Amino acid sequence: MEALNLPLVPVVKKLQLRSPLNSEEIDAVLALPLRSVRFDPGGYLVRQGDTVENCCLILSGYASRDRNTGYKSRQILSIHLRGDLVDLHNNSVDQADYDVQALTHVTAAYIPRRLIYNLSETYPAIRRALWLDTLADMSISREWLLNVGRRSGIERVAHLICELVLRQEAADISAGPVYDWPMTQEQFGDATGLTSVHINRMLKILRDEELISCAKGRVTVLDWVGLRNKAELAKTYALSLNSVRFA
Amino acid sequence: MEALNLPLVPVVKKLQLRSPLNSEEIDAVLALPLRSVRFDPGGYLVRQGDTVENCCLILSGYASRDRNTGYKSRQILSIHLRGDLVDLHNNSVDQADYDVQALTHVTAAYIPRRLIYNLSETYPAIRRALWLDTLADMSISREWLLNVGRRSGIERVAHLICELVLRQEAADISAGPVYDWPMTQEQFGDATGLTSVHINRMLKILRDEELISCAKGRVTVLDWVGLRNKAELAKTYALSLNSVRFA
DNA sequence: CGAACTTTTGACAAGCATCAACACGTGTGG
DNA sequence: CCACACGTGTTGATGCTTGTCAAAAGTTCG
Repeated sequence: MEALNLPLVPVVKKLQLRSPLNSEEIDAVLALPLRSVRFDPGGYLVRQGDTVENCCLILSGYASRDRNTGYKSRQILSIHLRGDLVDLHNNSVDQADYDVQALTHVTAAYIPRRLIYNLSETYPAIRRALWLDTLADMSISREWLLNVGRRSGIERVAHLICELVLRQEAADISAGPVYDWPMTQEQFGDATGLTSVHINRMLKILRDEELISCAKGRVTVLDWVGLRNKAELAKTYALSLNSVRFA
Repeated sequence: MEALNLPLVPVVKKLQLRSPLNSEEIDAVLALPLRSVRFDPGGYLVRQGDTVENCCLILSGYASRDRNTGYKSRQILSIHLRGDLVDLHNNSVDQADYDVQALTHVTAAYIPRRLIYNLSETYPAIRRALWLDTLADMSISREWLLNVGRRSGIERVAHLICELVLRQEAADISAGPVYDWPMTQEQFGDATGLTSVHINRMLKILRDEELISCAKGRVTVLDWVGLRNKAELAKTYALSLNSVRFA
C-alpha cells in the first residue's frame, strides 16, 4: 500500500506547486492505481493515433512529446521530467495527435484517464492544480515557439539548456551547477529546429566561450549569467516555469 | 437586454462545438456583462506584464498573440477570430506573458475573469467546453511549433494559409474558396518565423504555380488540394481545429 | 571485442536575411 | 485638387546562417 503510493509523491508535490491540497485531496491522488512500465530510450509511451484511455505519468527518466512532418523530420514539442503528467492534454480527445517517446530509460505509469477526470470533478483544488499545470505547459510552449521562430542557433541552444536547468532545479533532480543531460545532440536539434551537426557547432562555441562544459551524460554550467545573456532568457519565463499558482 | 446579448452568440456557438450546453447554461453565458472597446490595427488589447483582471473576447476582426525577443523580432503565437476568448490562459496567472494585438480593426469585449471562473465552477458543461477549447488551442500551438521548426519557407506559408481557411470556414466567416486576408506580409512573417521579404517571394511562387491568387485584403484559393500538398497538412490537424469534443 | 550509435570536423551548397531601390495605394493637409 | 508622406508590396544583389554530405574518432553495450 505504502509502496504503491510512493511513485505518486512527485505528482502531489507538483500539483501543490500550483494549488494547495488538503490531506483528503492528497490521499485521493495517492490512491490512484498505477500500471508501471519500463521503456528503453526511443521507446514509445504513446503513439500518434492511439485511442487515449490512459494518462501517462513519468516516474523516472526523460520523455519527449513530438510530431513529425511527412518524410523526414521530427519536432520535439516539449520535454518531460519525473512527476509530469504527459498527455493530460489528450485527456478528452479521442486520438493522440503526437507521440510520446522515451529520451532516456523511462519508468512510466499509466492511469485510466477516467479516474483523473473523476478526481478533477470531485475536488476543485485538484482541478485548479491540473488546470494551472496545463497553463504552465502552455507558457513553455509559447516560449519554445518564440525560440524556434525568432532566435538564432546559438540563442536557441543556450535557451533550451537554461530551461532544462531551471526545471531540474524545480523538480529537485539537480542541485548546483551540474545538470543531467538527457538527450543526444540529434534530439537537441529536434527540439530547437536545427540539425545535429549545427547543434554540435553551437555547443562547441558555448564550450569555447567557457559558458558550459560537457562530460558524458552531464552538462556543467560554468557561467550562468553569461549563458542566460546568450539565450536572452526572459525574466518572466523563469517565473512561469515554477510558480504558476492559483490567484 | 437582447441587444447586449447578441455579441456573445458566437461564443455560445464556439463552446457548443466542444460540449453541448443546455438552455440554462446558454443563458448564463449570454448574461455575462461586456465592456466593448474598438481598436485600430496595431492596437494592444492586452500588454505583456498587464495584471490580468479581464478576459478578452474578439467580437469582430482579427487579433494576434505575440511575444518578442529583446531587440528586434516578434513572434506571433496564434491568430484569433471572432468568438475567440483570447487570454483565457492568463486567467489564473497574475501577469500576461504575451501581448494581444489587433491585426485589423477589432471590436473586443472585456469580461471580468472572476465571472468566467465562477461560471466554470458552477456549470460542469461550460467548464468542459472551456477546457476543450483550451486543448484545441494547444493543438494548434503544437502544429505551429512543428511548422516553424521543421518546415521550409514555402511549406510554412502554405500551411498557415490552409489553417486560416479552415478556421474561417469553421467560424462561418467565409464560404467558398475566397478568404479574408487579415494580415500584412510582415505580420505573416512574424507568424511563420520568416522575414516579410521572404514571405513576398513565397507568395509569388504560390501565385505563379496558380495555387492561390491575391487581391487586396483577400486570398482566393485556386487549388485547394495542391496548396494542401504543398503544406503537408496533416489529416488529423484539420479535425483537431473544429471537432475537439468531450468524449 | 566488435557492432551500432554518437560526436566531431571539414568542404560545399542552399535557404533565408539583409540592404536597397522603386512601385503602388491611401489618407492628409495645403 | 494636387502634393506629399507613409505604409505596404515587389524585386534584385549580396552575404551570413544553417543544411547536407562525408569521413573519422570516440562511446556504449551486448
